[in-house]
Amino acid sequence: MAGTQKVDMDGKPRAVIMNVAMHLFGKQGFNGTSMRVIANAVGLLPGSLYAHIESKEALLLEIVADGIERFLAAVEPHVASSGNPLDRLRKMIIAHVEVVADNPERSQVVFHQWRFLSPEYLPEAIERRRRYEACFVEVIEEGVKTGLIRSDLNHRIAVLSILGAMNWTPEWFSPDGRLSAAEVGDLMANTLLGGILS
Amino acid sequence: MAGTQKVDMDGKPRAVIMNVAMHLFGKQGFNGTSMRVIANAVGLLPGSLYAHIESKEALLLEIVADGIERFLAAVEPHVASSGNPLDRLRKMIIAHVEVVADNPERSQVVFHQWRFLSPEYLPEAIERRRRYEACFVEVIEEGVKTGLIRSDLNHRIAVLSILGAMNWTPEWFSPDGRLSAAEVGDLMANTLLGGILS
DNA sequence: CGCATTAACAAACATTTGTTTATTAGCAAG
DNA sequence: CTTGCTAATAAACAAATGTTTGTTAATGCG
Repeated sequence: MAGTQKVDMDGKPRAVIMNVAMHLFGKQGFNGTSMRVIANAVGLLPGSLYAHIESKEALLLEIVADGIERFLAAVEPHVASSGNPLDRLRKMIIAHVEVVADNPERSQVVFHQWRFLSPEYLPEAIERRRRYEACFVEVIEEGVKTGLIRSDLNHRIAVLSILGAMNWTPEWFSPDGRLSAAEVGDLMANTLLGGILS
Repeated sequence: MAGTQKVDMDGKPRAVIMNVAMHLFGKQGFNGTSMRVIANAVGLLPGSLYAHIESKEALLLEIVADGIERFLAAVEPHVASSGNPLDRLRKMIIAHVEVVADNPERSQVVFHQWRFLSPEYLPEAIERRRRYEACFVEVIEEGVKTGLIRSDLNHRIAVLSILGAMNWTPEWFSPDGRLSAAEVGDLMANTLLGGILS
């Protein structure tokens, strides 16, 4: 009786479908997830999905767009806020990890499955990703100008290292673990900002 | 006439097929790459591939196994070598980036497509990944014991941050860029080991 | 040449893919 | 009760999937 369990359809069924698709896309990938397994997980027949959604790609598009928006919404407020750049950067890292931890599967879709958007929607997704990176570049450069951050290192490499470390978190973070998302984010900030040297 | 160009079949055709599949798997994903597009890229008809390979999954298995082995071969020598842990860790980071840069697509397969191995081969792949992580854990813990590395930070988080930063490199590294792989690795080591504080 | 071997082809295979259609059950409002 | 609407079903669609088959062209060796 595996995989035959229904999902409570309280609330708009479109949201239920989106949610199920999000988890499956995150775990099996977009191309590794058929409409039939989505339907089965929701508790519907394949064709019935199309009463609520337009297409498989529309699902992906909405998940990706909404997902990126959540990261931006969590991080952008700290970019231009008051306080010194270092504290702000720490807050951004924590915020990022919190968004990841809130839903690792969604994060995986945002980080990896956006490639499978059709050329029509790709540029917008890429632009939003660029905007996200720009947030970190901006704060780091401000930190360099104010003398809080080393000026002898390659900023681009530093930003990409930080982003990489953060984007890897859905790969290992467990909501059942000992550390909360905020704690993990704080510890990551310790490593990334202060380094590991004693 | 797009996609009809043949590939020079010098050398064993199996290696050519593997190489083509590796690049496509890395860019489009395992499930996003059909045997037909592989065949077309190689310059063969779909069925002809099976004179040289056993199955699509056999391709993936070999690419993943061989790929992980390259990372291990590059990094493991530094784990138990002489020299202080910090220098060794730096060398490991550089070695890792060099393997990524040598073939970013292969790295993407190693990092992301191993999920699509069948349950039969999954455990071995996971075990090899674990072994790889263990290399970094070992050196870092030695660094802590010898007092070279801060003991006030979470080692696991530190290792995962470093691994995350490194595993993100295939996402942005370009062989045509200004920096060589070794230079990028060195700069990343600066950031990850020393932090960004001034 | 004659013969075995190799590797390619052309064609088909059974399934699975995303999606559409025609139809039916459930239910609220007049 | 009847009407109208929503959302599900059952069934089918064309296309694409990984793979197998029977056959043919090319190659090396006695």
